[in-house]
Amino acid sequence: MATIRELARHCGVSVATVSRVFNTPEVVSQATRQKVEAAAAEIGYLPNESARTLATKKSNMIGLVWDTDHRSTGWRHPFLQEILVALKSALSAHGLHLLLLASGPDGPERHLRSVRRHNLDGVVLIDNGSRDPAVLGLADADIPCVALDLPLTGPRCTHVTSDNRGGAAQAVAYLHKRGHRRIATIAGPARTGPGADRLSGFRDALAAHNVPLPPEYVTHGDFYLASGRAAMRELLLLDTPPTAVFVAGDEMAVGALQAVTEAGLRIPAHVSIVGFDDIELAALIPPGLTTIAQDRAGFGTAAAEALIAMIQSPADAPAPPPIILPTSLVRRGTA
Amino acid sequence: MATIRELARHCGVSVATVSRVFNTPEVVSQATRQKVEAAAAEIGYLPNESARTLATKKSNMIGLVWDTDHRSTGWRHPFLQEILVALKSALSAHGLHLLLLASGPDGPERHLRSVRRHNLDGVVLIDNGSRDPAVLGLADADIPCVALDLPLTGPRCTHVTSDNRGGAAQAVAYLHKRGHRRIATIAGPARTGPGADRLSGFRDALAAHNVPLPPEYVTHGDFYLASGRAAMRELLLLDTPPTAVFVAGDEMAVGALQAVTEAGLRIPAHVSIVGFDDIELAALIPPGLTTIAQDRAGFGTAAAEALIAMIQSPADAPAPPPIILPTSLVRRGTA
DNA sequence: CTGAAAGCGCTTACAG
DNA sequence: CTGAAAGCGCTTACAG
Repeated sequence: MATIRELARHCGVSVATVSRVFNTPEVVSQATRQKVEAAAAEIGYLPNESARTLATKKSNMIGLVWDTDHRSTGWRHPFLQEILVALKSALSAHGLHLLLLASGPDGPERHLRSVRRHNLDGVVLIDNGSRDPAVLGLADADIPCVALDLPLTGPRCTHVTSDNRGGAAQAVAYLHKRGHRRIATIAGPARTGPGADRLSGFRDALAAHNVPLPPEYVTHGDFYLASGRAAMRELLLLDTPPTAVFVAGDEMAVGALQAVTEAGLRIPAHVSIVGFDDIELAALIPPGLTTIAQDRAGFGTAAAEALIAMIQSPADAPAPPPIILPTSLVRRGTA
Repeated sequence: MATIRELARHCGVSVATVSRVFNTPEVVSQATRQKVEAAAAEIGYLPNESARTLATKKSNMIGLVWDTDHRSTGWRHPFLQEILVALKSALSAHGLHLLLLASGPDGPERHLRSVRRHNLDGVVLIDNGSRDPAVLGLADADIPCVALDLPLTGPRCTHVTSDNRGGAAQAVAYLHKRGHRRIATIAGPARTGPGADRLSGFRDALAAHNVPLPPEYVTHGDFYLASGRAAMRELLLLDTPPTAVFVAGDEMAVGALQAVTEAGLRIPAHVSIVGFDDIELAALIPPGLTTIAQDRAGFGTAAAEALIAMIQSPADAPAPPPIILPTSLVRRGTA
């Protein structure tokens, strides 16, 4: 591995000059710039990032905090892969790499420690549905940070999420228009932003349409399939079962669908279902799940943009406002 | 951020001693070790990773080469998320982080350059189905490298893949036992390891069972749903259509299933289907897809182990042999 | 068991 | 526009 010193000697300039052609090429004369660039290509010089980071305190790396243990935390993000893809390409455009933080020893400082040790330029948090103090602590720190589906804000922290309330309202409006007046819901965990917001959006929309909501029409699941199935079973057992159900997540909606079928009922003849997320399965499972689609790639690109904006702003500039992505209703067979 | 110098002064020892308590605690006396550790905790000292990497040439980071642009390359790995999870936790146990390599300027040296610049300790390659020279070049380099579902080997390079031939044989054996003698296949792209191996395993197993394989019983898809549907349509149009089809990927199998239904035929009454992968959808799509399951988490843990073994071995030690993960047949409704 | 010193490969005021 | 020099925060022979 050639070093900057060797390259400098190779073309008879100082290391400072070589450094400049890579960092501030505009300040060096065209002639020497070309000379250095040619020599660099010839001997295969590559700047050492550790040395650069040490000198500049900027690593060009963004930390990704994503708790992999979704079995214990009870929620796996439905679009992780797509978010990763979008995030990665948006960050690439600015020369930023993504570092998956290995969970070291526990403690509320856990993630912040990684940030400091690696001089990370920023971090993105993906909600895992738990109230992890190590995650919450990042929001108060001085490092640019954007949370996904977690309503965090802080001096240099913002978040991006779908318009969960609006999406729920879209579902209600649609069902109402189709004539439904007995509309129940299977909500997500109240401790998650999406869970809470979809439920309150649902409530408000019903009220706006003057549709009453009996307490027993509000059931809860954990975003996983089995919980949707169980909740739907309960709903079907009511004295006055609903004619339509807004399910706050597609996986639960598929479970709900199974419960309906198992009860010998038909969809949408006996009960209509509208889900949320538009996961891949939604289009494939018969008769096709009508659902509220989220802007999956939008999560990644919006997060990257917010992050980059903060990184390029002075440390005392206010954080960008939360980004709320629009949702859209996708009509299929269940409603 | 406290530095090692401040910490040293704080407890009246040299920086060398402080360094030792963090790197080779066994060589420092118990008394000074405790003194240093206490002081470190008190002032919140964290070693700077860039400085360590600069000094040691080891970054404790593993690069992940994963081409996100699967639209252009024609294959997205069915288990990426699970592989990531398993990889991340296995690496965490050894204090290794995972760096998603941002694709910089093109060229066959692309990835190798990132490896050098960041002093990566190793890299894992996830096949994207393309014959990218930048990927292939890594195998010949001197850096520990393990490829997933890509039959790469090299001085310090090995790979992990499922027993694709064996899995195909399991499918054939099962169908044969159920009485099928007209067995067709929808193969994956021949340029991918899994595509090629599942097809040759299928061929060999049929031969071993003395079941003839008419050329028109071999169709090809690209692992995506639509191609499976198209291929199945062709098969159903044959003069002597197969009674069973081995589909080399579950997504294609779902497409095949749709084609059968659209043709007004029933599964498995008219045609049986066995897929490969056991994706989540397999269990959910009626009547349940019978398929060959892969050891998803095994990919990640095996890759991590192989990598760590190489990292801990001298550079001239031979690379570990390829790791072939066993598959298993999951019976559901389609066969 | 511990310290002084050189070195890892860069960047960046400061002069010129 | 360019160079000499200090500094970024560690590690690791080498002495003692």
